[in-house]
Amino acid sequence: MSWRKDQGRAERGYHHGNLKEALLQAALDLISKKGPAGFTFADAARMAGVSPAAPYRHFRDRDELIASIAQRGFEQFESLLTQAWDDGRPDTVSAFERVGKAYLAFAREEPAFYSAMFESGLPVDSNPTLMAASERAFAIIRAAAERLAALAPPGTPRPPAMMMALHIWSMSHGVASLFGRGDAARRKLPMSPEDLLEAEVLIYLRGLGFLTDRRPGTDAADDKPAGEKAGPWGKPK
Amino acid sequence: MSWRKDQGRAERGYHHGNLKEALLQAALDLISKKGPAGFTFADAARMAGVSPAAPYRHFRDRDELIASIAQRGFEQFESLLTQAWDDGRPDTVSAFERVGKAYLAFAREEPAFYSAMFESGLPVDSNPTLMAASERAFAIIRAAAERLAALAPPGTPRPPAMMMALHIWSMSHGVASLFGRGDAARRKLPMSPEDLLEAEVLIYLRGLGFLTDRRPGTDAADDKPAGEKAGPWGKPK
DNA sequence: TGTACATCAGTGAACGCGCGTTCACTGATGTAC
DNA sequence: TGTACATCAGTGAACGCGCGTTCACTGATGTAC
Repeated sequence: MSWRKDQGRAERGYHHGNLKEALLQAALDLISKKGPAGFTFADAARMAGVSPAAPYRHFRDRDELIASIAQRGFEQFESLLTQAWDDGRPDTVSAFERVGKAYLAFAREEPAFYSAMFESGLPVDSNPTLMAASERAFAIIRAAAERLAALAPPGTPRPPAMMMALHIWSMSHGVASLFGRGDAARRKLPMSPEDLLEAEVLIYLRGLGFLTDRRPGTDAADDKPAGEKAGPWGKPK
Repeated sequence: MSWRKDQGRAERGYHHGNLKEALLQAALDLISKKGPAGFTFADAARMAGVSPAAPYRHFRDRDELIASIAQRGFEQFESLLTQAWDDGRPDTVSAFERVGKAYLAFAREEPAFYSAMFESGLPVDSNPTLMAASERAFAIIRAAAERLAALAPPGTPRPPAMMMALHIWSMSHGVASLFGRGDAARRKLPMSPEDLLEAEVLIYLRGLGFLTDRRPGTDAADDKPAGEKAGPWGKPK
């Protein structure tokens, strides 16, 4: 690994060279260990092997660093969701499910980003840049919902995409923050969070009239044998 | 109001008389203002008009106080849910919806309790008393789900009640913690959190096959005129 | 290619602050006789 | 009813700590000529 981290002063010389990045990394480490509240500016500096005054060259204060992390989090989140959605390929429903799984994966694999974004208590609404990034991420879910809504069978009332998107978001967030977190506050569960969410979304979609007995158009993309797909809550015993 | 609070030393004498209670009250105030992380032991003491050493007569440390609050929170939560469920009267479906609303009402009206319970980061699993209280509250939702599952139309596979309960819980928590909080971190929404959750639950229940076009057995309990109930997502325009 | 100089990104010491926690103490309360 | 005494619930001063932030500073880097 050639990427330099945790290097002491001695081998580094006077200038760090990449302090801003190192501080963000350190903050992520700390947040994932101790939560957004447990993270301190001084700790981050120490971790980067730099004096406590050095961070002020790169961030106005602690809050700006956290906002910076949330910002990046939303960007990564957006790109992950975009990738998962893949413009609805190979079919809308299975792509939609993939988005739900990507949501959970992000919450689990990037707990620090996730809590900076959703649990740090920083008022997203009052920071325009952050707000925009947050909305771009949500827009993916919304766009997916839009495409899904267009699929409504004739005769069925077409549900508002905005509402669908908010529903999916709250389901995902609920499962993620109760059961899918990386830290100690996670609650135990008799099944995987992924399965729980998948079943939840499938039942929901069926409630909207998008699925009847089987999932239309999904089979080609699904790698499980057909026999195992009796219903949204797993194999029958 | 005869209940004495915020009284200074002068009018109180040497003994407080009700310090434990006063500290819990103060902590609730502080948590609802600044989040569970922002609350300090010293602050609570100050608020109760008492020296910083006094709290140690009643709580081993800060964490014990927070756990104490979470404990009470779960108890109040349980009693609220029990009341809302009302043993499934007048009918299972409408009672079930009432539980969802009660969930949101609790999160909104008792943000301090709610965040001590779900967002303070304290590991519920490792505190048996707390764990038990938490499970008693969840048991209400589970019992309600059980009754609902028993309603499954003949021919429909009967969904596992545990899973249903977890789904309902995560929906409620998702909506509550994204949109229904009392503090500044709440996100803006084009509709009320209550309506959002109600629609979500209804669509979900329909997905399970419990509702077809209209909600069976609900009309008697519902106070809205029948004409407004075209679908789970509100009045048609 | 060399040199003077501006700019930049760090240092390290210091500050004031509020925290959690401890300690010996003291005033109030309750109880045995 | 009075009194001695144990117990309880507070006090207030002190501690060590780590925090965020500021300051004048200095070493390294880049650039104009």
